[in-house]
Amino acid sequence: MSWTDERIDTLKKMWDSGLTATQIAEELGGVSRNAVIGKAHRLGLPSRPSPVKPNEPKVAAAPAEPKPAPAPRPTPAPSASPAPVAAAPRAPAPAPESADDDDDGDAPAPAPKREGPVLRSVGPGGFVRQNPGEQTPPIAPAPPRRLVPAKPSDAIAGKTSLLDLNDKICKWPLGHPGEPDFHFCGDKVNPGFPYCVAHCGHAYQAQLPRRDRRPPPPLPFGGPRVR
DNA sequence: CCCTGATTCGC
DNA sequence: GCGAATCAGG
Repeated sequence: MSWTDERIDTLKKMWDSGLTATQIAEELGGVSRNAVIGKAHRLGLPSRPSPVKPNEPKVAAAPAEPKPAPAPRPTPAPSASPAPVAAAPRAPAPAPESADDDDDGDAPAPAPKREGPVLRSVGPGGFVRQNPGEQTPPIAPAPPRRLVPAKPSDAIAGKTSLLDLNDKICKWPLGHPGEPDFHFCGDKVNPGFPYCVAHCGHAYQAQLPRRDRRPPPPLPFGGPRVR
């Protein structure tokens, strides 16, 4: 299998949307994850959180925080735990707006302009994200693992498919990759962010003072796959 | 062990 | 340029 233009394009978009090399390889077919990674590097695609990537020592003027204070996120352990999630209060796909938000009315807008404790937010994968002001430009949303069908689906006629992704549209995933209805939000992005304004509201939430906020954070791809 | 991405190096 | 082999962290 050769790297056609389309395949490269798909690779770029999947890489950019945060899918793992393995997933990309499975989706493309005919290539190994090594091939995907190798190609990604040759294409100059941005590195992504790698287990083998030390923190690049910045020169100066960077108020590096030695202890970023681990965000208090109850990891739902997405992998290998299909059983007990029967009636788990999972958040459905990222809702369009309001209602489900526990916020006291304040806008969860991505406006990191406070002192005090560093505001943290989570991406679709439950990733702790850094604010635009801090370092770390390209952290992609956490992908689910494993694509099962990995089949091209045309059931997503009017939806925003992987191939429709670009820098201008919201990459907020809806559904599960590999499933027929998987697609992306597709709205116009909030300039400077990978998501539209509405989804930025979900992706970038200020760390509220652990008081009233029972509702679980937005879960990836509409929640863990139940199988 | 499993997973991940990074890198190397023969092709 | 390609990607298997290898490395290395989680």
